[in-house]
Amino acid sequence: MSHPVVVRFAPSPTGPLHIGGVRTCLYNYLFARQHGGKLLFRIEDTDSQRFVPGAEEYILESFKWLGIQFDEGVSFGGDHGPYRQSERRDIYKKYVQVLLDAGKAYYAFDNKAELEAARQATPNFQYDASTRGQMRNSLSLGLDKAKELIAAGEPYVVRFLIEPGEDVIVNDLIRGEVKINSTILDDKVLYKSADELPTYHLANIVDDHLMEVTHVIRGEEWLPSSPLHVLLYRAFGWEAPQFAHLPLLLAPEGNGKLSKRDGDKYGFPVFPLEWTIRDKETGEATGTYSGYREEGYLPEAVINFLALLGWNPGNDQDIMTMDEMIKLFDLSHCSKNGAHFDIKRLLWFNHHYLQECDEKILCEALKQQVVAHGADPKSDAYVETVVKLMKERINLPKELWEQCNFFFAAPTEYAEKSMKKWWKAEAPQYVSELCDFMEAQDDWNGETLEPKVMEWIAGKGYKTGAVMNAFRCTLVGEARGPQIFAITDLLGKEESLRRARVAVERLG
RNA sequence: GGCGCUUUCAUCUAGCGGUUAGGAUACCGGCCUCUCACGCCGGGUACACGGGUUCGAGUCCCGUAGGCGCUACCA
Repeated sequence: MSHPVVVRFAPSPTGPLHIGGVRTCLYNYLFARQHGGKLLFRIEDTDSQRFVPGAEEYILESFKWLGIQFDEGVSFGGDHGPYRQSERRDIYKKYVQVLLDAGKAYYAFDNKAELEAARQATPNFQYDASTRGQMRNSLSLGLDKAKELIAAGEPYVVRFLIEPGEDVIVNDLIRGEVKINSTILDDKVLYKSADELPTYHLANIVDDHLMEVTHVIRGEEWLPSSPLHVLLYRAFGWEAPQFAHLPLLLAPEGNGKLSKRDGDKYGFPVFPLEWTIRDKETGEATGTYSGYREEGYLPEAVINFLALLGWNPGNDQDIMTMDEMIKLFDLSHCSKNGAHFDIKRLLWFNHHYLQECDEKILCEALKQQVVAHGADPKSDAYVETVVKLMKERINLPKELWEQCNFFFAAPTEYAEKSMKKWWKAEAPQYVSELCDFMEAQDDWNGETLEPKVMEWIAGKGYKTGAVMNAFRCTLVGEARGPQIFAITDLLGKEESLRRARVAVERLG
């Protein structure tokens, strides 16, 4: 390849960016960086009907959060602009005319009702060589008549003239040769006079050519239309880019690609950021889709997880930085089959990255949760100590409170299961005696207190587990939590002993 | 229905003619231990099916079945 690598991510702004789109863009990014090439960002808003305000900003913000940078495109600038297709009308018009003049496209006037009627009349109706003669177009009507109609203001579309009977070969970097016969292709609409905009297919080919895109890395849903794209490049006399069609992201169980509904169904986000759903007419907020960012997932975890959903580095490594992925990425190591989304695995990645992330993130999260539960966070230092002690047992920051609540509020109830196991008949006695012993100690410090307590337990002939766990239950409310003297250190002498004595009184 | 892609543990996957079919997550068990978690160690579970080709097939070919996608004046 003598040309510098240029790839692009080209979403249409019809709503929040799907997590599958994130992965597609990630692969484009990794590929571009590895080859020292460019990644461009184009907005494919050729469907004026489906435009959703805020979607473009949302997409940009998502990638900013994820750490994926573009080199050129909408909001980034560059020499091939504009990068929003709705601003390129004149360009498409010109190229549609080129096809028309070359006899490779034609005008068609069939309206919605007529097309519908044709579909009703003929099973598996397709607008192609076998049917176009019966339809209202410049081929059946004659060019003069067509021009007349256009001059009279009749709405029209431009269709691509497809010659039947040819095996069109698409060379896919992931799948190898894919062969589709042109007979099964229909004369795709390339342009509609109603909004003076092209459809995806035309705009896509024109833009990729003009923007000097060398590799088209996109979702598998485009594979069936890639022969059409090959034919379009040929009609223009342009060299087609290399194609790579990525497998789809599937729902966790069984069938279908991952959809926004699956988010509600399985209880995890399918969008990078939270999105407010608005009524199309009134703009009124009617609900939200949850986002990975707001749910407390770290971008590194999301990226790492997504990268491995359909690609593998060729070794056994699974924790990777972006730089490592850039080094190792390889389209030939992309799998061909769809990947079921496994949130448990993402959770594991998140746990991993949470251990090495800036603790301030967790401190802030915990502080908010403490306040939200009407408790006192005490001090930043206190919160930080708790976080250091507890972070290894969470997958998401929001689990902090349930793990750490006893550091901020005395137990109000005692878990039945723990009580059954550890609050035996002798428990009140153990705890009372332990309290008396600890009360008498001047130095309330885990490091010095622990050996003294252990010695005391041994001297009494008690079982360590029986005493310590009974004591733990009085402090925590159940048998869980970090090392017990770490808890008494933080709680302090007064509060620790108070909890113990309250429990003895309440539990008897 | 038509066309295309696809098929290795529950899930993500390694494998590119000869392997005890490997790793990760999840699950189970053990160790550590005052509990929980982390960590460490161990365990079970997979080549969709049927034909070929070959001395030999998870690996190549052909069928069948399943899964997915596309089949718009959407992308």
